[in-house]
Amino acid sequence: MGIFEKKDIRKTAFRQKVLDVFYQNENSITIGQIETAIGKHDRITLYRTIKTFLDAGLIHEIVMPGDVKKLALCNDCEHGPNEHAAHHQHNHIHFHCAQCQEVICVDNELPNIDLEGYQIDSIEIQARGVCASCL
Amino acid sequence: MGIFEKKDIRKTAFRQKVLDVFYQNENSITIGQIETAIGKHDRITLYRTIKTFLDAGLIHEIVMPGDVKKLALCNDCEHGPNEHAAHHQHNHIHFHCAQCQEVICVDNELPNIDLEGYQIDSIEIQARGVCASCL
DNA sequence: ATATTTTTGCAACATTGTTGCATTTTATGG
DNA sequence: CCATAAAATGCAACAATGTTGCAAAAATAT
Repeated sequence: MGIFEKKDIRKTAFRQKVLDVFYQNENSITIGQIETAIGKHDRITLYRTIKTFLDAGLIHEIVMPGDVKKLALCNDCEHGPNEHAAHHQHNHIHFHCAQCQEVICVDNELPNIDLEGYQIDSIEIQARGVCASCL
Repeated sequence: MGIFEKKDIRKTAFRQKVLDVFYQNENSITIGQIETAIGKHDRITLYRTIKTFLDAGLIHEIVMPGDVKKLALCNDCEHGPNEHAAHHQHNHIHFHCAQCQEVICVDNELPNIDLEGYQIDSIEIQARGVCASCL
């Protein structure tokens, strides 16, 4: 059973191409990287494809401090099929390496955070530093 | 001694107006809110003013999941004058209230996070839920 | 194979942000 | 206070990123 069937997304040549770019990159990628990789395809279609993937929970969006925006495959994310990407729960920390500039999803137990008087539904953590490969 | 002198930023009518918008809003605001508040001023100047404020450490930028981008005054941030906004250290958590949609800087001790093999220089935490006022 | 639904591509547009340059404003120093 | 230097402003033009409506094409279902 392929990823398309599992997530109820139609399998098209274009979408397979986009998905391949994700598989070919270990860490998260930018929309620009996808555009370069798939060649002279229509930008609109790509944006819609990404939205479809996001809605299906196939990928997730990472917004790092400094307006670094990336996309990454969801491997271990807890999500239902209709959950909006913005409220998507991750069991990992998004790590931005200052050296190789990669944004990496590091599997890690999220710390328990309690804010007096606040009801916390989800938490996102972004870290910056030097990644394991660059150290 | 005013905030301009302290941060070595020139005091102009325009900048005072922009700063007032920050003071008039308890929590973080969007560039759009500032544009509306200050009236028909030049957008370019506003962008440059914001950049100046960011560089001076007067305000900081908050990027929340779902492309919510906000600006907030820095009250308790640890930063030097030349430190870039992206690497700005906060002692608070950015909290997005799902009800009032405000993005609030909640003063809180940041949890100690240790990632095996990674060198962590800074951490940003975003939480989502219901804020104290809305509960 | 045909009908239905979804995806794609095009054109046009909207938003957000940037750069260069001339002008104005603010601060500085006699 | 006036001249000068430095910085901020406003304009025009541009660039990047993302969206909408609609017709054509492709994929799925009958």
